[in-house]
Amino acid sequence: MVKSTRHPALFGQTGFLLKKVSTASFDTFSDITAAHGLHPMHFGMLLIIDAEEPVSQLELSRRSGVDPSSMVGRMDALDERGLVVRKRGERDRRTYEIRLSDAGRELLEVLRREAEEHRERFLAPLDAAEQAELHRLLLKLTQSLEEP
Amino acid sequence: MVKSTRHPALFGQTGFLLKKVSTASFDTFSDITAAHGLHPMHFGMLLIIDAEEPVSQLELSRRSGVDPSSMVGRMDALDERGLVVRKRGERDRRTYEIRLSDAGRELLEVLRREAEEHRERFLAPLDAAEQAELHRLLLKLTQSLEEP
DNA sequence: TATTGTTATACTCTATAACTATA
DNA sequence: TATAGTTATAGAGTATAACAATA
Repeated sequence: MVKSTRHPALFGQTGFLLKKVSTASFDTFSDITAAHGLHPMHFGMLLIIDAEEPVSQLELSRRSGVDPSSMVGRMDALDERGLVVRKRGERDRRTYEIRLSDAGRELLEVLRREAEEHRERFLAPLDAAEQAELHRLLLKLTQSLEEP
Repeated sequence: MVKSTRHPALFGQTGFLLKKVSTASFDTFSDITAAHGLHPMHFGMLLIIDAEEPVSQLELSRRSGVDPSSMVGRMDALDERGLVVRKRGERDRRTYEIRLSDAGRELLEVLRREAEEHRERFLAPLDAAEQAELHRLLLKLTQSLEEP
């Protein structure tokens, strides 16, 4: 990929800036998760499982925005690595009850720390107040997207 | 794609918010350019050509971040639609001198207006000061990414 | 019949490498 | 030899549709 680009003609377009900044953040964070053999979305899955366990695969798919058919492979990776425990639902044997394993909980803490370090590094050009304001504005937009 | 997701566990991660907002903005803007039979990046290409014509294909590739091999197809689309004029460079016949055609200039004005409308709609949850601040913060990050 | 999870597959996007024509 | 542009192709990512097991 062409990493360095110069396109001042696009700097007036908020949408282009959004995409450029988002892609750069995603790509550098990918390197971090790849060092653990994982995809950035695995970090999101671990966060959601931690917050809501036990959770079914379909529920996790809905919460993370990952398509159910794609969720299978992602979850398999977590399972094979021993980061989650999959147990068939007792009341409904079609579903899984997914929980973090001890190893999953440990890796999640490592990833949380590395994600925070990545955030600090990536947002370093902004001072603390600006970083907080950026987060607040993005959260406001995200929440308005979530509204029905 | 799963359009609606609920993942409060991810709301603390600036990177996830960035990606979510960026993707939503890109997808909705794609609908606008698709109505003209174009890709969002075509709008970026037209903006850069307008600002810097005549420009070579490789120069445009560097400025827009589109890979040279991918640039071919994108440029072909603009050419077939009669939106640009491609002329072989006089001093170096390997290169093209790419300029906007009159039709290209007209469509660019339409797209500028539609992009501005899209921006206003998308950022509507923020007040004017917040919209300006978001742009400023993203620009600051972008410019720091561009630095060597 | 409907739903959870799975598989197979197709489609998009993009990058890599090999090629041509010019320099 | 090197560079601008082109083509063919391979890889990653993701969605669609059909299926098995269970409800």
